[in-house]
Amino acid sequence: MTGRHAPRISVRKQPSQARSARLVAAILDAAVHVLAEEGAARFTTARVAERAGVSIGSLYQYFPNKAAILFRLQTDEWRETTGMLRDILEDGRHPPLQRLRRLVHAFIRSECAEASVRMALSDAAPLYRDAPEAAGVRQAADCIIARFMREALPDVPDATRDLAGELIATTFGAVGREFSQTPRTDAQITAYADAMADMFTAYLTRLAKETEPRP
Amino acid sequence: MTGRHAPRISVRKQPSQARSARLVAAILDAAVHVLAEEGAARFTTARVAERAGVSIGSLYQYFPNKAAILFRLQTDEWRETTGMLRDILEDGRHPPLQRLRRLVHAFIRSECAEASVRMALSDAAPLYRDAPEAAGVRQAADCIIARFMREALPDVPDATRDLAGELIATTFGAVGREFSQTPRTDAQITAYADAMADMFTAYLTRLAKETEPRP
DNA sequence: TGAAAATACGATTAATCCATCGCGTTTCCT
DNA sequence: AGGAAACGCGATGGATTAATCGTATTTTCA
Repeated sequence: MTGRHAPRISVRKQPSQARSARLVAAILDAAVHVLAEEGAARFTTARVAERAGVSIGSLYQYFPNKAAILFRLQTDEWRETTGMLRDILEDGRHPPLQRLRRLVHAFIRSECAEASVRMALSDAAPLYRDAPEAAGVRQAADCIIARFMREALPDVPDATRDLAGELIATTFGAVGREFSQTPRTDAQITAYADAMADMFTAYLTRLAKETEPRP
Repeated sequence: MTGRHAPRISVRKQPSQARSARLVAAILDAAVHVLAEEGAARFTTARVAERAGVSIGSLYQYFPNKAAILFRLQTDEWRETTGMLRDILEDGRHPPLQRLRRLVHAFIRSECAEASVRMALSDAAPLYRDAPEAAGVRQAADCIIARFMREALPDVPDATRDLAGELIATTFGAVGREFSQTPRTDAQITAYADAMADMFTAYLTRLAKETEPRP
């Protein structure tokens, strides 16, 4: 799981006919279900194929190995999250801190909504995280966050602001994952997201004030 | 890895003679090295036994299964961390927020010091985290943090304070783990820890102010 | 000292799983 | 139609691994 060998995770073949596109979709769908219902340890190519109603041979025509399936799921999820990030953080109708609060709520909520899949997917992370393709996946998200930070803290020095951005981004991901590991009620989720947003707000507000004291 | 079966992880036999105590120590030591050098995926009972210079049969006399070894390592580490938590947070010579800052630095630093072991151990978490014994491990730490929060925020309502405590504790662990996944220089570690402490400080200060506005 | 208890050993078993390969079937295109 | 390409199949090979069990060795203690 250390990925000492940096497995190649490219697509083996592009589905060109309609039936093979359906087949790939069925595999991905089955993969999600197997992860959610059986966990990362019992996530096997054979089980995925069976759940998808597809032969194991067909599975390997479109995915070079097991890790590729997991990587694909993770990538799709990241794309979705990045979309949410952009939609909320770049919505000019609200002030920055209010957007950040909305984002925290939306993110925590989505994280908890499919908790079992996410947990299994992160359990399986060692299988796909060292793939060479994995490096650039978070690029887009980092970029959006950096832009947001520049808007929210225009007068703060770059170094400080970048560090704050990294801290907030990391906190998002890591805490969200951790939090969703235990089942929560809707009220708990809301309260927790509010607390997290409060923390970010207090932090960013103070950074802004320290840089630009009232004249 | 979902632990559907909640494996029993108690000790199979207590080493009573000196040689068996040495044997157990050798196994634990070897386990750390195997984790650090080979990663969680290549962490096998056979490899651990070989590295320890002990037969596989002997290993199984003192550990009922592979997970038990990992659980033991995790438990030992938690005990250590809890000690650090107590030492720093209950040191009455400094004001609360200063203690918290010191703790953040110490924790991040220790997390980065043995990054490879910690990472491998958390990769292997699915194997031991569902053990029935795992539930109470964090108990002591939670208790210390709760006491600290009462001291730092004496006038804040319980619900708010508890939530803040949980948030900070979770942020600690999750962000520390995430941060240590990529190698860092000493300067980076210090800067990051400072930023994290700043965030906590801003948050707690604001909570205190909101509750007790100047009369 | 000598027997019983504790300890140490490692070949072996049983299970699991990833991935391939050769062959049959369907679709496409002219 | 009919050949070619794409697709689909699943038995099977090859490899790994967790854990056991019968036996040999060492320690204890009466």
